[in-house]
Amino acid sequence: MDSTKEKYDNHKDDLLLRMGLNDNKAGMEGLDKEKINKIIMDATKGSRFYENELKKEKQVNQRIENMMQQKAQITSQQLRKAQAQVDRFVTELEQSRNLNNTIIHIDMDAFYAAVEMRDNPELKDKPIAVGSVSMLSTSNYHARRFGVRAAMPGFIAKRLCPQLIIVPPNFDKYRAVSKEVKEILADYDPNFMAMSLDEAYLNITKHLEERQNWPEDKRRYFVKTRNSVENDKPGEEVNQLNEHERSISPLLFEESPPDLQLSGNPFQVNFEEQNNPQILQNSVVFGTSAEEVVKEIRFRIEQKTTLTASAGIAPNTMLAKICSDKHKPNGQYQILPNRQAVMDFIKDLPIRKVSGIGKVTEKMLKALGIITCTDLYQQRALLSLLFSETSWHYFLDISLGLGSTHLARDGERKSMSVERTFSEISKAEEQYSLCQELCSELAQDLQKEGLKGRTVTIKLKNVNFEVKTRASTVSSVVSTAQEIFAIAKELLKTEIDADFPHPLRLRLMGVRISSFPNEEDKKHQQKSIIGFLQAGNQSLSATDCIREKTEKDQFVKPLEMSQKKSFFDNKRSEKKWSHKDTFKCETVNKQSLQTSQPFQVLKTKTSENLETSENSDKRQIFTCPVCFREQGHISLEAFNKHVDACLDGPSISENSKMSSYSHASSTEVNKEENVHYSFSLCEKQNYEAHPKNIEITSVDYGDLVGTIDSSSKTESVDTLSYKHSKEEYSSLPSKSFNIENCHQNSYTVSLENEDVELLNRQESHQPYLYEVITGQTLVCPVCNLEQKTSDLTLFNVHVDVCLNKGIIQELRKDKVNPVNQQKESSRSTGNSSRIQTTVTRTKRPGLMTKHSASKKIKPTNSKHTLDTFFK
DNA sequence: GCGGATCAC
DNA sequence: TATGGTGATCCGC
Repeated sequence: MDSTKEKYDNHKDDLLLRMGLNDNKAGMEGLDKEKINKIIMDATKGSRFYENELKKEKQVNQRIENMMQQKAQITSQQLRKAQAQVDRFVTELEQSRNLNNTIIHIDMDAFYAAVEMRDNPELKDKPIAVGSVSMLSTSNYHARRFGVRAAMPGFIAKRLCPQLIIVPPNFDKYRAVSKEVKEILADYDPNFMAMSLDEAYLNITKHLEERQNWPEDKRRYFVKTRNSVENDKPGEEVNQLNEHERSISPLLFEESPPDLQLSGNPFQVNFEEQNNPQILQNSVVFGTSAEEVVKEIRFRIEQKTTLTASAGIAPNTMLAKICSDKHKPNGQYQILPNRQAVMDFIKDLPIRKVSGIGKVTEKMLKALGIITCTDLYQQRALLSLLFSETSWHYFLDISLGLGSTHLARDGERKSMSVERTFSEISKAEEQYSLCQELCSELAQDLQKEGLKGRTVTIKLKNVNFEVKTRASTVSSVVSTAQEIFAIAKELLKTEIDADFPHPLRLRLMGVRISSFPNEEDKKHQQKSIIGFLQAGNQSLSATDCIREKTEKDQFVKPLEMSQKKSFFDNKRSEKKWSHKDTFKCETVNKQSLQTSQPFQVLKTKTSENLETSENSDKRQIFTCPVCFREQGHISLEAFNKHVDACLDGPSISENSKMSSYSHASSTEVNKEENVHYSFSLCEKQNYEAHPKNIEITSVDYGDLVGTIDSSSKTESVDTLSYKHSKEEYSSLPSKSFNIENCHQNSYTVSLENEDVELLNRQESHQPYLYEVITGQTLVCPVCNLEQKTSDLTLFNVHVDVCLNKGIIQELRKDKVNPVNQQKESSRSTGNSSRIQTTVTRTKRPGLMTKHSASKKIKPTNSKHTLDTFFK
C-alpha cells in the first residue's frame, strides 16, 4: 500500500494531478481539496482527539519557538566557524560517496485494497478502503479522489465518500500474496530487505553483474494466467491470458525504452496464437540494464499475483524509496548512478518526501525557511548549531543525496508488545483484568520466539488521548504471563493510586517487554544458573524447583483458569458486576502464618547511630551484603565503597546462600524469623550484571538490620530492605493471609473479607489461589510481606518490583508533570503520601564498566529525532 | 534505565 | 458514536 506518511496532508497532489484524478471536471467524481478539508474538520472539531491534536501542536510550536530563540543568539562568528567545520565534513562525505550499488525499492500499489479488488470483482470501479470504522489501512485510487486515505478513520472516510465500501482486512491473504512476491524478489537479491508486506529494498548490484552475460532465453518470460502452476521461470510454457488480466495493467510498459525487446505486446495477445505454447509472440525478453531488471520484476509480480507494483532505482536506499513514489501507481523511476543526476534529482525535492522526515520535522525546518533539499544544504551550518549531531548529520546526508548503499540484515528484535484500544474502561478491577490478559497474550508471543526479557513497560492512553508509559526493569529475565503481570500490575497500581480517588479513564492499554539478553548475557546467565544448581543445599534443589513448577501449574492463577472468553468477550456479555463473585475465597481456618510455619528464629542486630563524620554523615554499623562482614562504624559512603570492592573482588563463596535483611519493625508475619529463600539471581555473577546496584543513601536507624542465617556455614549475598510508610501498605494484605489446609504439603491462601474491598480497588477482580509450600514461605525482603507464590522466578520478580517501586516513588516526588501536580494539590485525601525511601539504587561506575564495555555499536542507518527543543 | 516524542508501515 | 498496532530510535534526564 502507499505510505501513510501524509495522513491528512495532501502531499501527493502532484501524483493525483499526474493521474488526472484531482481535476474536478464536470461529470467527474471526487472532491476538491477545500471540500475535503472542510468535511474532515467538521467531523473532527470538538472531539477529544482533536483537542489533543491541538495540544500536541502547541507543544511543537513551543519547540519551534525555543529553537528560534536559540537561533537568535547565534553570532555570525559562531556561524562562520560552524560553516568551516561542516564543510570539512561535507568534503569527507563527498569522498565517501558510493555510486557503485544499484538499490531498488519495490512498493505494491494500494496493496490491501488491490488484493480485495482482485478477489472480489464486485468491488471493481468502486471506491473501497481496507480497515474498519475506526481506522483505514489503505484505500484504492478511486476512493482517494474523495480524500479517503490510509490512517484515516472509516467514519470520516464515509463522510467524504458515502459510497465507500470498507472491507475488513484479511491479513492471512495479504501475507500469502506477499510471500509470492517475495519469492520473485529473492531471485534478484536473496538478501533483500522486506519492510512490510508490500514494500522491500533490493540490492541488485550482483545480479546485474551476472546478468550481463545471460543469453536472451534466460531473460525471456511468457505470458500466463494466474491460475497456472508456478511457471514464472524464464523459458517455460506459454499460458493463456484471460480477458480479466488483459485489462489489469494497460500501463505496464508505457514508457519502454528501446532495449525492451518485446516480441508482441503481452497485453494484446492474439487468442489464436495463445494456444500454442511455442509461439514466441507471447513472450517478452527483458534487457540487461537495471531498468529492465525492474520491469522484469514488476512484470513477474503482475503475472503471478495480478497486482501491480511501483519501483525506484537509485544508488542508495534513501533515493530509491523516493523514486518508487515518483511514478506510482504501476510505474518506475531511476536516478542514474552519477553525482550530477543525484544532485539534479535532489535539487527541488521537498524534504518531506524523505523517509524519516515527518510532519514535525518538516514543520520545524520550515520555520527555518527550509523546504527543499537545496534549502537544507544551504542552511547546513545553522543546522549544525541548532540540532544534535545525529540530526544534522542526517540532514546533511539528505542534502547531499547520500544514503545506505547496503541493506542491513535484520537485527535481533529489541522489543515485543501488545496494545489494545477499547471504549472507556475506568474500573480498576477491569483494568487489572485487561492488563493480565495483555500479559498472557504477550507471553504467548514471546514463547513463539523463545524470548525472555528484563524490562516490562505498560502504556496507558486516557480518554483524552494522553499517553503515558511506565517501565520497570528486573534483574533476571521474565517470560511467563504471571511474571510479566507481576511487574505490569505494580506499574498499573502505581498509576491508579496516583490518581486516586479519580479513576483512570482509559481508552488504550499496552504491555511491552524489552531488554532481551544478548548472546553474552545468555552465557553469563547460564553459568550462574549452573553455579546455583551445583551449589545445591538445604534451600532449594533443582528438583525442588521442578516440583514447584509443576505444582504451580496445577494451581495456576486466576485468569488463565477460566479464560475461555477474553476480557472483551466477558465485558460484552457481562450483565452486572458482582464483587461477591470475585472473591470466593472464604476465611475458613483462621490460622495465622507464623503458627503454621516452622521458622528459624534469628537474632536481629540493630545498629545504633553513634557517630557523626566530619562531613556530618551519620554513621552506623553495617554488615556488607556481599562479604557479610561487619563493617563497623563507617560512613555510608565508605560502606558503599566497601560493597563495591567486594562485588569487584572474588570474595564470594560459590556456595553462598541467601539470608535476609529484614525489617526491624517486622510485621507479625515474619517477625524475628528467618526465612529461607533462594534467589538464583543473587549469585555473585548476576549481582554484578545487575544494572542497578544498591546504594544506601540514607538510613532510618534501627530500620536496616541484618539477619544472618545461622544454619548456613557460608556467607551470603543479600538484599537490603527499606522502610515504607504505613499508608502505603496498610491496605495490603500483610495480616490478611489465611491458610486453608489443602493437601499435605501445601496451603491455599485466602483473603480476609475485610481486605477484599480494599483489594478490589487495587488488585484484579479474579479470585486468587496461591500455593505455599511448607517450609518454603517466601517473604519479600523489601516490602517484608509474605509472598503469595512459591514460584522462585515470580518471587524474584516481586522483589525487583518492590525495589523499583522505591525508585519510582522517589523520582515522582520531584518529577510530577504539571497536570498531576495540579491534581495532587487540589486533592485533600492523604492517599498521595509516599514511601520513604531509605535505599536507592544508583549507577556505580566500578560495576558499570564491564557492562558498558559490551554495549552495542550504533547501527549505521540509525534514525534521528529532534527532541532538542522540547522543554 | 525511564519517559516522552517522532517516525514508518 | 467514532481516530490503530507494532517496533525502533533519540533526547534529556
